[in-house]
Amino acid sequence: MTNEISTLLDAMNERQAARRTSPGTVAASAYDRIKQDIIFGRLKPGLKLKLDTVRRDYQVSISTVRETLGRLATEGFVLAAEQRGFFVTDVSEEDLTEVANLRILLECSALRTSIQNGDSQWEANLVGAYHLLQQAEKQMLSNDQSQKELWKKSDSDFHHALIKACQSRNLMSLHAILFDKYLRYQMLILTFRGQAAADEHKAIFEAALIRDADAAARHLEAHIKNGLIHTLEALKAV
Amino acid sequence: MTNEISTLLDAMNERQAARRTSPGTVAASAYDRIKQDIIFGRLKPGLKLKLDTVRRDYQVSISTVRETLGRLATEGFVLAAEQRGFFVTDVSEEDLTEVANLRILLECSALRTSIQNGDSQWEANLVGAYHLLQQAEKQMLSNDQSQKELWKKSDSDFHHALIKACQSRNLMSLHAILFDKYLRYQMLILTFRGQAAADEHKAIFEAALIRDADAAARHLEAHIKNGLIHTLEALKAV
DNA sequence: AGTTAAAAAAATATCTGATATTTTGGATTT
DNA sequence: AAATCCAAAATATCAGATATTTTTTTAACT
Repeated sequence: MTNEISTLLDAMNERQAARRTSPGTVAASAYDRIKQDIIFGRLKPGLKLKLDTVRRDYQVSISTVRETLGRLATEGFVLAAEQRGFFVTDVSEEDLTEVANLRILLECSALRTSIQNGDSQWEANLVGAYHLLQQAEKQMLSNDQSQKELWKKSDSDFHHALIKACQSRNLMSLHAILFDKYLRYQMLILTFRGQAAADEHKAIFEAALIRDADAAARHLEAHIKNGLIHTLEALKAV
Repeated sequence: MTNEISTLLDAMNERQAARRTSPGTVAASAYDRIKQDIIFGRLKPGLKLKLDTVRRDYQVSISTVRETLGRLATEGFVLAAEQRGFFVTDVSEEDLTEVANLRILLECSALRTSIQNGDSQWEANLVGAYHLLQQAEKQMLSNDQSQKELWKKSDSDFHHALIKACQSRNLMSLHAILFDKYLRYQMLILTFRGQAAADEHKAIFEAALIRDADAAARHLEAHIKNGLIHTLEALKAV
């Protein structure tokens, strides 16, 4: 085999490798991986994201790195400082408070609409999501905290299922970003709120099922507020 | 002068030209220009944005085009269809309704906080913004509709001034995007709501100044709802 | 004539390498 | 200790090459 061809094959394998983690384009995969690394704290707040370093670490070209970081900057996970490069967005108590309050505003409103409009398909999906959440919570409570990412995924899925029938794509996509930002803070502090959070989830779930929008929204607001207090507390210690 | 040098100078001039419209990087300028062109309807909904065409029209490289369109896609002004390129986001009655409802939700909440927290600097800024808005409205009402962009700018500034003291950067930046999306629909229909809108602005302004949060929020909600009805009506005709 | 299949053309996604500017980090000097 | 200046590093941008995909055109068949 000539040198040229083996080089070419290497390039193809690398591309395949970059694509492996998630389907779609190389850029989409890099986007997912970097975003997850920020959310789960593997890329620390404030860290400078040098183009060349990122290129090496994620095995993509500079152009793709720029495209990806620019996109993450628009969503707020990365800070793009003109002429000075990219940084992982900093965390602060103020920012966390803002995000939590926005979540309350958007998620409670969406929940009300969802409860009003949700059909039996919505219900079924919600029941399923709650079931998985319960299992994950049980596991976490029994001190098997090995699968934190899985637990957080089920939490995210549950909240998403609650508002799925709100009939506003715009609201859903804003909420998804907010949820991820909030999630990042939770991952940062590494502590589990335990039974209290599980109880709150139960209350929200049951109120949603009997279509009591006021109660559901009330429980949801309390849930987020309690989470905020807990996270703020733990954040100070960090 | 040798050929190489003159070519080089040409390139520099072009770069300068691209930068002229707004300060900052070439990419930032391209972003601004394309976004304005979408909002003001010079790039029609659904239009395919071929990379090469955009590159020619805005005098930037393909990489920069991709970076820019990707960012606009994240904000929702452009649709990025994997492997099939970029398109100007379509308009629809559902989308407009969603955007208007989100504006009500976010802007009314922000207005309440703003009224609660605003200091005299906030008041002063608001008075100034309202003054400019009044002038622009007077001009529009007297059938001198030559400066539509200016009028819209003063409208935007006024709404921005209202919520400036809400103490949430996150909320403000989400609101800014929503406002631009809403603005796009208004530009699309090309009709002016006139005295009614001016009256509503006045009511919001006065309620805000006397710190009557409930009244201000009520007027603001009515203002957006009326605008929505008017815009939906006109949109059907398009 | 209308549908399907194959071939050609166009467009996207990605990478490499080059250049011009800016920013940054030291060294030197005051 | 502060200010200044220079070299090295990093960013911003562009052009051109290649591989894949999508779209369009042409050809073939029923």
